[in-house]
Amino acid sequence: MNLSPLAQDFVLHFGEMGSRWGINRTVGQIYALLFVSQRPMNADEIAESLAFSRSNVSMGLKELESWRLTKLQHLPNDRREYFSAPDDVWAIFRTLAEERRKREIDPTLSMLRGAMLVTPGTDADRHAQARMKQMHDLIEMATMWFSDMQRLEPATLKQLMGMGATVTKLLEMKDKLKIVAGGKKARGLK
Amino acid sequence: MNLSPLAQDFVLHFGEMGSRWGINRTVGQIYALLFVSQRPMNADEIAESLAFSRSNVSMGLKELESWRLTKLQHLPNDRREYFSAPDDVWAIFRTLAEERRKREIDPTLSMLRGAMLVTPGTDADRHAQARMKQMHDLIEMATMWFSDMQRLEPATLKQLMGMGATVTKLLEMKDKLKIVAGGKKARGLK
DNA sequence: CTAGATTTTCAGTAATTACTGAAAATTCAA
DNA sequence: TTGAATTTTCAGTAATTACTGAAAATCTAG
Repeated sequence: MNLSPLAQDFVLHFGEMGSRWGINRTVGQIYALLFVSQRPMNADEIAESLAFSRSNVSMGLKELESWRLTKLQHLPNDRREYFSAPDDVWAIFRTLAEERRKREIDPTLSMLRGAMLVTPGTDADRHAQARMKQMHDLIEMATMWFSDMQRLEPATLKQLMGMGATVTKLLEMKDKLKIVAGGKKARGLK
Repeated sequence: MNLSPLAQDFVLHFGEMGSRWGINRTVGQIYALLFVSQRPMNADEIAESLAFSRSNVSMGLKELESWRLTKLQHLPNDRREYFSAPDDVWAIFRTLAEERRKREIDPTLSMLRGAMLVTPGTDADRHAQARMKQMHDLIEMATMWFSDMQRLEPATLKQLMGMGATVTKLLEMKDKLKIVAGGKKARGLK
């Protein structure tokens, strides 16, 4: 590795993290390298920097492309392909979330929906089905809400996140306004 | 496997999912089984149901305990340990998130903070450091916000999530109120 | 076209991770 | 205490996943 200690720490750390998240170490390291790199890199440069074989880098880049996490470009008078990570970290995060949803959440939801359609033959199955429904509802709610959030303007999203728990103040405010606006009808409701 | 087709699908699916998330297949299956089970199970029953060796189940349960995902209890006149998954799916999700934070997010943030303290020697390092800062800020914001959300009452959280993107309506409302309340000072601001 | 440059594929091997059975350790009723 | 019941550990092995080099495929300037 001909990397500075700074870059090297980062790359190694993300290799480890990757492997804890079901992404292999090599792929994690390649992406970390692209992420901190000032300029796009070609496969040979990556292989050289990380001391991987050329073919390993090729497979890693293919994997990253399948996650839509890399940008591919060509430099003038150079036939080789150059790879980079998007500039916007939020965009990277969003892509990752979308892709994981497509690969893992959606199939899980569809399995669970399938299970809802079975007529349970036993008490145990009735219970199992009820549990699966709980899980289904949680996952569905979380992902719907997540995709709602993603559709917001980045600025709005940041504002919202910056508020943290104080959003509840807004909720309370809203409820008060409703009660006031509701007049007679609203009175008497607990 | 002496499981009903319903339970079996679920168990196998979560085995696969587990392995995509860095949790081994066995552990995923054990947890799925406990999750749908009507009653707590002892290690032998689990081993029998999933056709794993007793020792494999022991290791899997140990792993799940380290994630704080199981409840352990004893039945009257039975020395064996009985395991179950918590009833509340939200609680399970929360525990999982907390534990992942502790194991993966916190160490990552601390690595990134360390990197911020290095005085960059080269232009490349200056750039790398700037990138790491972007990543640090994103992760920090997301996790702080996430832990804020977790501190809310479950009911409030559900209300908030149920609103989805319409929370922005609240934000707009808030801004309008501010402008009105702000009077002269507020006027003229874009 | 063609030949050099570049990328991809893939069979073989290396490395890692998962799993087992047997033995050790622990627990607890008597 | 003791010993039967139960759980845990761990060395050995099996299964899976990762990585490589060589060869095939693809691409493009001339």
